[in-house]
Amino acid sequence: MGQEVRITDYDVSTANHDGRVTAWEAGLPETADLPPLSQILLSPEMASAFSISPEPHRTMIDVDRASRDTLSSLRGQSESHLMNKMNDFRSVSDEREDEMVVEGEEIVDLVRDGGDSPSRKFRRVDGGGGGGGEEEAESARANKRIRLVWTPQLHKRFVEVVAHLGVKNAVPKTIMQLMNVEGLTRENVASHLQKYRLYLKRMQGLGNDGPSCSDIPFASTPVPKSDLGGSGGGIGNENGQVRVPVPMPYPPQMVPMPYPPPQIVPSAAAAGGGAYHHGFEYHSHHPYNMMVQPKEWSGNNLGPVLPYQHSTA
DNA sequence: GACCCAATAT
DNA sequence: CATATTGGGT
Repeated sequence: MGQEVRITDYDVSTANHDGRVTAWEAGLPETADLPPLSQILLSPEMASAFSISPEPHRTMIDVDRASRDTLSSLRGQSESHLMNKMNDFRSVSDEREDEMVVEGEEIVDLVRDGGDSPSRKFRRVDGGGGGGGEEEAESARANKRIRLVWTPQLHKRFVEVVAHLGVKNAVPKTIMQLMNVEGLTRENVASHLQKYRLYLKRMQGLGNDGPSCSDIPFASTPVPKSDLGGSGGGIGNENGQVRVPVPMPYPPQMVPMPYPPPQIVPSAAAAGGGAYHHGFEYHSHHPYNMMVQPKEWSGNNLGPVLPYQHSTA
């Protein structure tokens, strides 16, 4: 896990009937020498400190299945998506439990990098019982407009990207691209950007500290407790909310970006380092993902997860 | 078509 | 309130 697999020359034909590629096992320690799969290598404290979501326990079955999947995808018309993974720097963050949650019956599952349809970010999840069904026809466009929630993490990425692009380049499209968040649309960014700009403007205009205490930064804002306990693989929680993957390669300084950011606004630019700006205030909470809510989410205050909040007041 | 902005809808 | 959508204009 957590290993980046480079696809090089290997002979798939060396795989035996068991679906195992013996060549890959050469030189590896015997299973007996390895700690049990279920053993936790990372302390909870450490994990939370680095925002690492614990992996569900894996069993040999899982390993086997993964192995099989890998093989079959290698043999199949895969090549293409594997290449994508390689070209994309985001690959490193794999192993994270990225998923996106969406409206009641729609959705999601993103990721799991292991290997399957990278194209369909959204998958239909069937509640239950019904009968039978034809879900392929709709799966194609199973994308219902989703309401994106700008979590602190997402917003942070946003701010970083905006800060790292000059004012000049900070336009929705490029921001969106640099953020590199699956499922994020230009519209999402545009909308957020609009608000962000307003916020910035409103900030500059006012000399300063109007409303007393707008920042309660995140001094002691540990990491939320995402629902790990029981999620054995379940997707959304009872609430019907979903998470979206937020591949976070690194601060947006990875791409062809000649020179550092001309900083747009003092406060915002500072964000890159660690100091925080007021502005888009967010009451830090939330793991590394963004949530989505049902569209007709009208008086539903029951969110186990509250997004962050802006506002100066 | 991408962008901006304001207004409006959800 | 936070977002999405729409419409007018560059």
